[in-house]
Amino acid sequence: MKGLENKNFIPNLSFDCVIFGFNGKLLKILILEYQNTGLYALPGGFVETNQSLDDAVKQGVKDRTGLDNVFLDQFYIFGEVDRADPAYMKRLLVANNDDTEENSWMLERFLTVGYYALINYEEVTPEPDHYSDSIGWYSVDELPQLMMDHNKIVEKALQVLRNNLSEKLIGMNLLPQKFTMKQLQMVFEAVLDQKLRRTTFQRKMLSLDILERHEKLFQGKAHKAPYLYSFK
Amino acid sequence: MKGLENKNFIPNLSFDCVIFGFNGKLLKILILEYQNTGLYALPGGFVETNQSLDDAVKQGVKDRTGLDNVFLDQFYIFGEVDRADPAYMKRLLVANNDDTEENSWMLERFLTVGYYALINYEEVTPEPDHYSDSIGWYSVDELPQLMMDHNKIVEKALQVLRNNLSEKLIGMNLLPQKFTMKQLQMVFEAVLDQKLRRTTFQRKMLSLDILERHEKLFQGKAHKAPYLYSFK
DNA sequence: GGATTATTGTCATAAAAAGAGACAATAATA
DNA sequence: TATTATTGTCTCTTTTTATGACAATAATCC
Repeated sequence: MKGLENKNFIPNLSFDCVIFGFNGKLLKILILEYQNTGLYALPGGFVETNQSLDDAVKQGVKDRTGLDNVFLDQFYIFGEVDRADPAYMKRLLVANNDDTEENSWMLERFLTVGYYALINYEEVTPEPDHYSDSIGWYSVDELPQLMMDHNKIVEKALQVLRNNLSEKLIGMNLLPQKFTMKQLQMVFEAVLDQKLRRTTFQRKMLSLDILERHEKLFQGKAHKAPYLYSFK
Repeated sequence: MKGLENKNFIPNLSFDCVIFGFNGKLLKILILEYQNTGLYALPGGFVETNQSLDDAVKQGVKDRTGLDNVFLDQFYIFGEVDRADPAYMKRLLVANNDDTEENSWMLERFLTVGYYALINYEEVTPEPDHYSDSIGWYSVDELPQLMMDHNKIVEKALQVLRNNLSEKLIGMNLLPQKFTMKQLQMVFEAVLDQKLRRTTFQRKMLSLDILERHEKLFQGKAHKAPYLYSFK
């Protein structure tokens, strides 16, 4: 595969990245579609022998999606023996005319490290790399069938996101710099997949002392204008 | 090294296990001392090519400590390029007269998956394997200097334990089947490294509806006898 | 055996947080 | 200027947590 030549990779180890974005209403995930295969997958890659895992993921995400400087965190390593059927990789190689001896290492068993990313939906335009037909946002509850165990990986990422994430992290990374209280609430509702009470939520957020209040936002709608906030 | 011959391992990948126990007062960790080296380390090992990661760790923990059937959970993969100086491994091989060509794969870079275990201090007697002089419990705040980045690994395990662990998990695995409310509180205080209020703690635990009350425990001391509890 | 002692289980009250609704302020529209 | 829906804040209620009090009690000490 183009881009993979002349590189030494740690064998049997890959990473896959669940990139979350928020479109204002729904929690979304970035999915790649591979050329001539109809296969959908999470953006992932391999680790060079002289590269730290975190750096490999950062670089890989940039190469495959065009996104730079995203917040990344690992959440699990998937180590089942048969978690990823090599037949999938075979199809990818064949579709790219890369089904050569020198690429046969890709057909072995792989353990994969799961990372998730939180990005601001509005500020970026993902660009597919040359292996992929397209890259697109999919709602977490309307994902296509993904190859290998990628659906499972997404499930686990969601679990972690719901359990372990602080208020600040979610908001900081999924929203623009300045946002309204309503937007903040909607991010939480999308992540937690449950409705929250407006007044309670607002009181809670303000009491946490992590927000800074700015000018009002005039939306051109027939209502009272909300304040804009940012994280301190 | 004995036990490692004739096995195919996933290259460049290891695991290390932080095994927590509770002696009634302090949170402890199991540490191995390698023969003729003075090196202290976490019990760890490698993953066979046809073995799931979880199984490898389960088996490895059993082989190296004699402990079977322990609660295990992965918490992080450490992927820095220079996290583990191969000089340590060299010393271990030399000390065991295993410094051969066929073992040279152990001198490469390794990424390591961190697992933690919670075990009942009283019910087990760890036994060191043949590479190790001894295996012993060390208080988390009185650890010796460990080889490679193992002190860091312990730190991270503690963080995770403090943040992500449910009431039930801590108690179930670090205490005997039946225990008093006081014991339960002391486990929590040891893990969280902070004092808790007795009445609040008791009310909270009882309200969670995860405890079953049994007969009283007569300790032969001049006080009211506490009830014994177990997890439902 | 009766007084003593320290610990345990539970209750009482106070303080803090969350739930649920009311309402006035207000930006644009008609 | 009246209308409309949203926002920020306030009130009252309910629930949860904090803090202290207290009686019950198992063993010890005279």
